[in-house]
Amino acid sequence: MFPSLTDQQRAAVDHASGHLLIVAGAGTGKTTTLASRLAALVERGAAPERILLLTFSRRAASELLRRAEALAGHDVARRVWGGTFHAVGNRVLRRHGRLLGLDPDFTVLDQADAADLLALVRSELHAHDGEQASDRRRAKKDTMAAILSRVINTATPLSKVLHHTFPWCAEQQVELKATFEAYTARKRSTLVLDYDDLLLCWSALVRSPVAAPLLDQFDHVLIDEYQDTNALQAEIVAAMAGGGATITAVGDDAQAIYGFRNATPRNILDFPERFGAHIVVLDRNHRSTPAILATTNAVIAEAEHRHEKVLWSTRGDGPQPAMVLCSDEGAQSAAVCARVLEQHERGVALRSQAVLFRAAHHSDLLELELGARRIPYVKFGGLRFLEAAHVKDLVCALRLVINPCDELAWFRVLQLIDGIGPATARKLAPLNGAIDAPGTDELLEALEDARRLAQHEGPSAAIERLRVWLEPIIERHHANAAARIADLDALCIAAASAPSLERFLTELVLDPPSSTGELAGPPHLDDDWLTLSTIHSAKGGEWDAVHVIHLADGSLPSDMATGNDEEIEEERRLLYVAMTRARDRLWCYVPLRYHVGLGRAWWSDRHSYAQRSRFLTDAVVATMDREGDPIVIADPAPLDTAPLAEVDSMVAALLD
DNA sequence: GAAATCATACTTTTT
DNA sequence: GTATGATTTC
Repeated sequence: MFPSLTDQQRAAVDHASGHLLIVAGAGTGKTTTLASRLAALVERGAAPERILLLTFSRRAASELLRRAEALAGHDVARRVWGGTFHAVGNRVLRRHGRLLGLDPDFTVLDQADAADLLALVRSELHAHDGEQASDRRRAKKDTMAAILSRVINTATPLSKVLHHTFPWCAEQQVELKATFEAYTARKRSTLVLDYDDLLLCWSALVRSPVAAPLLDQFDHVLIDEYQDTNALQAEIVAAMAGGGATITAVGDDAQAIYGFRNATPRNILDFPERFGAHIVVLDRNHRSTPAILATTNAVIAEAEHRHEKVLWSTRGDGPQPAMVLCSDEGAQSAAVCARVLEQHERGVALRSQAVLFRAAHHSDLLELELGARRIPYVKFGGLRFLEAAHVKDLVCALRLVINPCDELAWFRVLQLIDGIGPATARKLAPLNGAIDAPGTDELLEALEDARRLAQHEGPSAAIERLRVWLEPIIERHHANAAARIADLDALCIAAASAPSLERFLTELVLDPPSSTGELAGPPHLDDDWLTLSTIHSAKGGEWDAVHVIHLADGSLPSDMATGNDEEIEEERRLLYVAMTRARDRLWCYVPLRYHVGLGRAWWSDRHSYAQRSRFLTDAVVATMDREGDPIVIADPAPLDTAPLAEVDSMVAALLD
């Protein structure tokens, strides 16, 4: 079995007793190894339904299971438990939450919902005080959510988190504590869980004495991307290990890029000692050419703290990566298109190429250019769909169909009605639908119909009914109503294949559509399209040709993430992850001038001069070719005439 | 007193 | 294009 494995990989696959840590550098065949190990475990007698596979995204889980299926057969892959920590937590809690006193029909809040609920309970606390001190000095709701999430995911007391990470909020500690307590109580009374609750309750469950039989549920736990797990997740893993499960963790500290989500590399560094685990290191890179590896090794060599690990290519020679200087962002877009098409003509399909960038909006201009040249593409990353106001409105209405106690959903939906604002909505929301206020009849009727339709005709029919209610409201509220209503139709279509409304909603929150248009289903599988992706969403992917754009200070590293050395190091690893996606060709684009500013008025012709990304040091650039525009743009020369004065004198002349 | 409307500011990455 | 704050309207 598994004839194609290397000795390193085979050691990881065959490891038989005790916990195992696989330190797998980029492109070293991690997925192959993990899938083979899964198949080998089954072959050696493990029951598939007693294997748990924890991955970082749904996509990673299904890819892994697909590979395992090829080795071990369909029946095995179908029975294995797989998904993200949050998705598995959800599943475990629906099934066994009663042991904790948790009603299994809870609703899951996303991050924005959690922030909204925090804002709501805080405003209530102040209404009681009668104290209307300005909100100006208070933490924003998103900040509150971030603080609480950090407290929970790192298991660190509030005072420490404030002092360390949010010092400007430290003086609000008392108020924050009260808000967080009220928030927790409100979540319980309205039957909702936020993302962190899924982990927290799962962790409580596996550690609780009442759940002893549950601990026996898994014999093997396989965890991918272990460098991106947090302290709370490590606690869950430890509890399962204590219950008798054997843990296999796979990861690479050089690719840790989720510190902002409270992941900590300590998990992977401490794993061997904490679990008494055997370690296997994979450092043979089967993905990239030696020339590309020389560049990526040079990038990561400059990282401050890291585990020395130099990757060796097993492949033959290839062309050097290139740094492409572009006079501005428009030139960058043109340069990308030109190289994409050139590769295409040489037989590299669009699907074998990707454009990667730090922030979702970095591809805006490029997308225009691709559209103009009729190059099809699919974009991954950026979460706009579920965040759009009209989509949230519909989703909240759907939540009410399932959980009439969901106060936050009432609060939001009621405000859509003419004449109802925050104050009235707050009064009505806790009544769970026993509402008798002017204008609410149509809403209640729609909800009642939807509830019946959901039971008898399925989720699509229920969504359709609420869409009918929502449509005139959207038309009144927004200028571009047609496009927004089309989004609701997409939801409707996507729900058609869902087994129930509950499942549809939960999966929407736990696994939101990752590409634009994913909801409508994969358009035409045989069509060829270019991949555009944020670097975060590109994790685990690989392409023959990779184009990394916006390699300028301020974009990568993002100037939102240069507050301390740790953040900057994470940005460096982000570049490393992006570059190591490439198999044969790698281009790094550096726009020297770009438009800055906010709002549309600025967008027209303000610009500023960019510095090449600080991570493209001389040592790195020495491993690369140079392409593109060699011109170094100096500061703009002052004009010798003053056009503005000419305009003024022209106007003055007309006024005579 | 509450809702609607207008004005202004900011926009990282994601379960 | 959204989120928040100030102002006007009901």
